[in-house]
Amino acid sequence: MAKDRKIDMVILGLLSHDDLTGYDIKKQIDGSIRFFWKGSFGSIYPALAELEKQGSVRRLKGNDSGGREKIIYSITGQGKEILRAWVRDEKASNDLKYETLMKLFFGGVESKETALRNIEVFEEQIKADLKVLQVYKANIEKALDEEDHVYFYLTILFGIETYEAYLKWCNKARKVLA
Amino acid sequence: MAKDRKIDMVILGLLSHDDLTGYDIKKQIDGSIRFFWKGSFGSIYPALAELEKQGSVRRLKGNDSGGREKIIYSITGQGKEILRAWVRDEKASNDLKYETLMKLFFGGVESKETALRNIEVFEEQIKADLKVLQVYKANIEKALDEEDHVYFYLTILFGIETYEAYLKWCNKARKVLA
DNA sequence: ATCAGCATGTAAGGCGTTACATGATTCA
DNA sequence: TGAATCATGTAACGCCTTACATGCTGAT
Repeated sequence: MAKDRKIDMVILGLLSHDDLTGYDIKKQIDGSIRFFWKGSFGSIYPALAELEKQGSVRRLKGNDSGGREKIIYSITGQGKEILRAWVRDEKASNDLKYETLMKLFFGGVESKETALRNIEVFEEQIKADLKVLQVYKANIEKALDEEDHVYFYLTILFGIETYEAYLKWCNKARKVLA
Repeated sequence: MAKDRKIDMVILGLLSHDDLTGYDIKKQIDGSIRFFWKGSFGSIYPALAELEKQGSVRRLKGNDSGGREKIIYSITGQGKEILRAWVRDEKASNDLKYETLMKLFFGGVESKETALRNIEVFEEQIKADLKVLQVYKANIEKALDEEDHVYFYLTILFGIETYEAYLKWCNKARKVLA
């Protein structure tokens, strides 16, 4: 019930590094953030508006180069404090919604072939994502000296570690089903 | 927009094995299902009511042994068909919401000690869950001959594989931060 | 006697998605 | 000229959580 919108923290976190537009924020979420959080325009713009009302972010004069309106947001001191307080708070909910696993868990109602196909679809997606993560990793390792990059690096490592575990599991699963 | 309530599939899936009450369903979700899906009473009871209206589940006479009302639900032929169609459908959304990772990703705004503490909290939770999974695994290996148990077994293996990867990552992360 | 667990359900309200509406710029 | 991308925002609607309301049974 208490306001607990995590998208606010994603936005504040991104703005703690750079001034950004809502559109920029969306792009970053679809990039490296997407491995542990998601967000649509329909959640980003309203959140941005409310954060501004609260005084956690402020508008910089937009409309420099061509294009349309374009509103560049910047984090305020209050916004930084809210972000820090959230990072310090040990409570964290790690919610997984694995529809693939669920389909497998209840796979008994269908055929073995269907189960194998579901594993295959999952595996293809993971392989594609793993490639992306490995590119991120190679790029970041060239700039690891910069303080903030360490944290980004750790999340990449997390993704790689878990995705490799998924692939190992896909192989095991195939053997068990055979 | 189109009705897409996955909790319906959890319920139908569980009922495809046994007749259950809403309370029983909740217990099972909090048990082995919780590693890939969650659900509260506030979502289970209304879903059950709607599934009944649609003809996917039906009420068995309740109130056998003492206790209160107690409504036992059973899956219908139509419910089984809906469940099978969903299992066959290759589309699956695997949505992760890792607040721990997000806190780490934006950890640069706080101290290294805070980041390490967040990793520690995560690790403790994973270790506890891993123990539970290993108990499940030992139990299921005694009854692997039964057809449906194979699918359950695979989800347990998935949990163990990924949780071990998380623990490996925790150790790596500590080294990187040191 | 009291507390935990069994058991069902509703109400309020937050969160988020999808689809829609609008319009400019850049590049082939 | 037309498509893709940049860019912001709203409206409808669905889904879910939390808190509340109610009441029985069995164990300590």
